[in-house]
Amino acid sequence: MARRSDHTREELYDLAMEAARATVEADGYRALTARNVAEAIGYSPGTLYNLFENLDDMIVHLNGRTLEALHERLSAAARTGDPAADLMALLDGYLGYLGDHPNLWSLLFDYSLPEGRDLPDWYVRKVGLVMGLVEAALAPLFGPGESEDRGNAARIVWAGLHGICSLNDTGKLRVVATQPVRAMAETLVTHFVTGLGAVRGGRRS
Amino acid sequence: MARRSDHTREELYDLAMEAARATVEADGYRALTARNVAEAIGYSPGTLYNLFENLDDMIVHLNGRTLEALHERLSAAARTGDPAADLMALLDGYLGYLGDHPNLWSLLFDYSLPEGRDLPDWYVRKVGLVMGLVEAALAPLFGPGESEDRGNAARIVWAGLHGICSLNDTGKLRVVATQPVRAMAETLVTHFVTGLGAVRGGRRS
DNA sequence: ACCTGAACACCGTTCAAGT
DNA sequence: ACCTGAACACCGTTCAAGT
Repeated sequence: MARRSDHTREELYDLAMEAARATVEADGYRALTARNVAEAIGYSPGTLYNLFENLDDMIVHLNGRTLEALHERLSAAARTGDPAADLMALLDGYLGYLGDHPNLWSLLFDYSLPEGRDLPDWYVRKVGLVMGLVEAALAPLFGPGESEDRGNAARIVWAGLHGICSLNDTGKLRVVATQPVRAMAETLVTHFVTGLGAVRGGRRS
Repeated sequence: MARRSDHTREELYDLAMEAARATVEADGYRALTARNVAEAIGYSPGTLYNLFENLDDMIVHLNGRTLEALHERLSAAARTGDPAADLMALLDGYLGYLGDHPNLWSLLFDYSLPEGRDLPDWYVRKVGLVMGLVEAALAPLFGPGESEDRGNAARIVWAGLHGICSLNDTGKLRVVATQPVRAMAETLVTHFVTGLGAVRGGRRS
């Protein structure tokens, strides 16, 4: 019944996040309950409610960590200066992460906040870091004063690639026989870069 | 207590589907519970379990109906014979449906079956119907013996467009300022069609 | 100040019992 | 054959009571 100084608030937060991650990874997002996490860290469910606003908030924090892990993995992708090749390197990182952590990936992208709630600013900033890597891959195609165009192009191709992976993963793309997801992604990337080059070549001339 | 011959099995199925649809539409997918649906149709929760295997199965059936409604809406899109224009018409239908039925759309795409379970064949076939509309829009770019290439291209562009709408809707694309979703989609479509034309023009010559 | 544990209002699912 | 309603094993969340 009482105060326990076993752990600081920060330690407790880390314990909870790590327990949540392990639970999702092992048993899927349906197993992510306040009671499961509380038991795993040896505290009562109520304790989680002075670390997180509620379970949705806990999930957003966990997804924030997943986003960081994804960013770290994508940061390791090789950069050659060729936009299409660099995009494919990012895609391979993305697919690698998805293959290694399917349940975390599923929670990251399939989970959506209830109706009115928006993602917090710190979360949007983490998304921006990932998007920055895509922008860097596209950079050779844009001039120094065209950061807005570059940003939009990055969002479009990132969302497109994500759509292919997402629909494929949930089986919503598998109509009769299908190309492997990597081949579809490669087609999207090459055509997008070609189209981008055509428009931008014309604009420059 | 007893058998009630108030409704046939088919009527009961329709009642349940309609109640489920109305619940999701009004209060979001989190309100879709067996007890809510049962109460809405005036039966006990147990009755739902001889119509559906479980709640996941009920959701898949509801999503099947949503897919049909989406297909109907997209079928009404104008066809001009210009691939990019026809793709944009399909996109406008898609965005229109999303705007009118955000909660059904969210259940259709954000919901994923638990780990091992696959979508049933009849559901995959409904996905195929929608994909057929995308294939038809792309048809002018392909010869009669190239249905496999056409099918792959359709899946890629459909998934790409979906990715843009999906990430945009859940706020996972909104980094600082962003183009409206329709403009991003248009860029994807035009670049994809340009790239497709470049490759295929080369192949034909 | 922090944590507990019981409580409240819910869940999905099953199944003996009834007609 | 179908439907009920109670039961089981869970949920998220709150909060008085304890240290």
